[in-house]
Amino acid sequence: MIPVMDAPSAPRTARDFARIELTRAILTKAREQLAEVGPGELSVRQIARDLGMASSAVYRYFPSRDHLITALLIQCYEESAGAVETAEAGVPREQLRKRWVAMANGLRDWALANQQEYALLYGSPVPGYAAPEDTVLPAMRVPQLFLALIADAEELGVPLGAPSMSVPRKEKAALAPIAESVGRPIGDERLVRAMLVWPFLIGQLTLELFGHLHKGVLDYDAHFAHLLDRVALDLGLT
Amino acid sequence: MIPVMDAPSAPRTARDFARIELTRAILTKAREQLAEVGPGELSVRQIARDLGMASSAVYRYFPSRDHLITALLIQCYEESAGAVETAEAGVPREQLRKRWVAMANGLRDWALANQQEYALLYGSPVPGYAAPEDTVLPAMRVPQLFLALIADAEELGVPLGAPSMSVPRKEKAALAPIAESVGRPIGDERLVRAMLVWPFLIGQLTLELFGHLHKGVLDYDAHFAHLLDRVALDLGLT
DNA sequence: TGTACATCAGTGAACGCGCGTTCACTGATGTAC
DNA sequence: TGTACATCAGTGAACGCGCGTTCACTGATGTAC
Repeated sequence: MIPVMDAPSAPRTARDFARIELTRAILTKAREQLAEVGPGELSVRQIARDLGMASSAVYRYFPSRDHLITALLIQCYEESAGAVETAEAGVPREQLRKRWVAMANGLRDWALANQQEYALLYGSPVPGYAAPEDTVLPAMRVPQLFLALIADAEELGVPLGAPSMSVPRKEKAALAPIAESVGRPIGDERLVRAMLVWPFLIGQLTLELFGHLHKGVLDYDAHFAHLLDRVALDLGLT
Repeated sequence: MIPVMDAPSAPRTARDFARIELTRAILTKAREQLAEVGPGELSVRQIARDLGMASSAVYRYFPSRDHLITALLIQCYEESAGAVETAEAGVPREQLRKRWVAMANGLRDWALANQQEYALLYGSPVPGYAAPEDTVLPAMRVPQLFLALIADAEELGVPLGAPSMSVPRKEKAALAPIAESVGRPIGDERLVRAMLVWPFLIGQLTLELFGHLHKGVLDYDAHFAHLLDRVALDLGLT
């Protein structure tokens, strides 16, 4: 399905090798372009121009612009998840608060360093583009990492900090796929708390990156750091 | 600065009248187009075509496409704020929880009914467009309404539900402009809580509207309703 | 190892479409005397 | 009230640019005998 993966897994001939190299080169140039122009303005012709090849040649590697965008989407989802993983790798599993702060900052740092890529993932849908199923799994990786952190808190027996209330049947049913995706038992209340954290993170990054805190918040770093402390408190992470 | 307001406040001649009418007609058609194509695809030529006039004629009313987008931005900010106000108008001021739920649902309902407009306001920035200062005040209206609600809770002496922690000096300083914008005294802790609510709301709507809850959450309405209850609890709204 | 054929990469022109903005011009509306 | 002039709305052509995708073709690489 994904063009990148059409190539044989191991290059046997010079052609196979060149194909893999050029596919990578096209994707790389596409990423470079993304840093300047935004997902909707991605241009197959411009990429070809930058690589010094005919625009039609690109179609030997990606059957359409949409396939290119799909490849970029997947790459960015993976990359951001990698950034979060790297960030948490430096912290022992049981130091929940530190891990949370590291992970959230990992995501934010990646977003700040890759603003158009963030917009591609979490901003407005690209006009005329419908994401295929291939992107679903990669898209889940980052939220799954945060879910895992919260599930770890449950395993370690850490109580939630925020006030509790019962979770209605309807809501339990609505969250069934997510509850299952965690892969281990997690309490309803804690799961719902996790479902508050994810929109908070995306909302905060969206507001910051898209300029909505402009002239309202004077120190983005300090503010983000303090909000993380608050959320940690609510989640009972210490 | 805003073209719409260049017209004399009261139409004195047939020309003035026609100018006001056509300016409105252009904006209306732009809004209609926005429902179909997304902010980046807004086309001056298409608007002119729809109105049966030469594309160059539009420039008598809006000096550039950017001015048109600015007018749309302002209109949408005002409209969404109006939706929130209308929603809370039906609830007595002291019924804080009900007001909160009504306001949040008011915003969500507007967003669901005006998805491209939501993307214009809170999605990726429009490529090549830089929002002028004119948009800053209208952009503050919706968050200000939620701030006012939370300030009301303080006035009514309602305690916060979530666990408390001290607000560092740095963070106080960072939030100074917002604290001042409330127009009445508000405690630091409560202000910070408010600063958690806004990203949560935008994040939740962004995730829902841009398809990130697809196949994860099965009942968007029930889920949103429950999250609102949680946030109300944290804010101490009853 | 050498030849004949098949496969594939890459080219360059073309199709058919879009866009924002400018400009010289016409004809209608408004204004001052 | 009527005329002369100024103002402005709207036109249609043009400028200069962009895009995704297709297609017939060439020449190089790979494969089977």
